[in-house]
Amino acid sequence: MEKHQVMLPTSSTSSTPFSSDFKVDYINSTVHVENEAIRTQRKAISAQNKRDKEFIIKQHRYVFQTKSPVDVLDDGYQWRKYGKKIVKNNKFPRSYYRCSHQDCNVKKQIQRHSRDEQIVVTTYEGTHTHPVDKSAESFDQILGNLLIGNLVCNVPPTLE
DNA sequence: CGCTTTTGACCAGCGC
DNA sequence: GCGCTGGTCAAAAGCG
Repeated sequence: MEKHQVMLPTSSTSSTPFSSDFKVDYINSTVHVENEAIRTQRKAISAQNKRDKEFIIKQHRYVFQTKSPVDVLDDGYQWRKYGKKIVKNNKFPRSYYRCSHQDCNVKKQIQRHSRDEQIVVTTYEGTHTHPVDKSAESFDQILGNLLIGNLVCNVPPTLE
């Protein structure tokens, strides 16, 4: 199957597709790890802790809008699908993926645009704790071919 | 045999 | 409290 590759930033690589200013923010931000303990203690989290947690999650959410015939862009990492959901106001299902690497809790959501089915909205959440699994094409090349809008940081995807 | 995908069920958050 | 919605779980099936 044809795949498109996208180079993504990791905590262990020096190159990122982002501007230098953004790169600094990215590396300095706190790694968010959501584990089972956090899930089970959700009810007990105070309002302040909840706000802090939401802030941390926002710091690690990156949204790409790409124009591609394929849903899953090959970013060099290995992903395992763990869910699929029909979401409101969108005729295409949203797919949920987790990084297959041990102890890496990076997640991504993939959904096609409701109005333009050529557009794929990919949302990354978290920071990879390991190097990229395999070499990927240069991000600039991918951007030239695929990216139709700006890289959106900390903003939820617009799907209407 | 081990890993991934599929898919219905379950759970939590939110608005009314 | 109830219903809706989004996100996750987990068992079964599929695949190399």
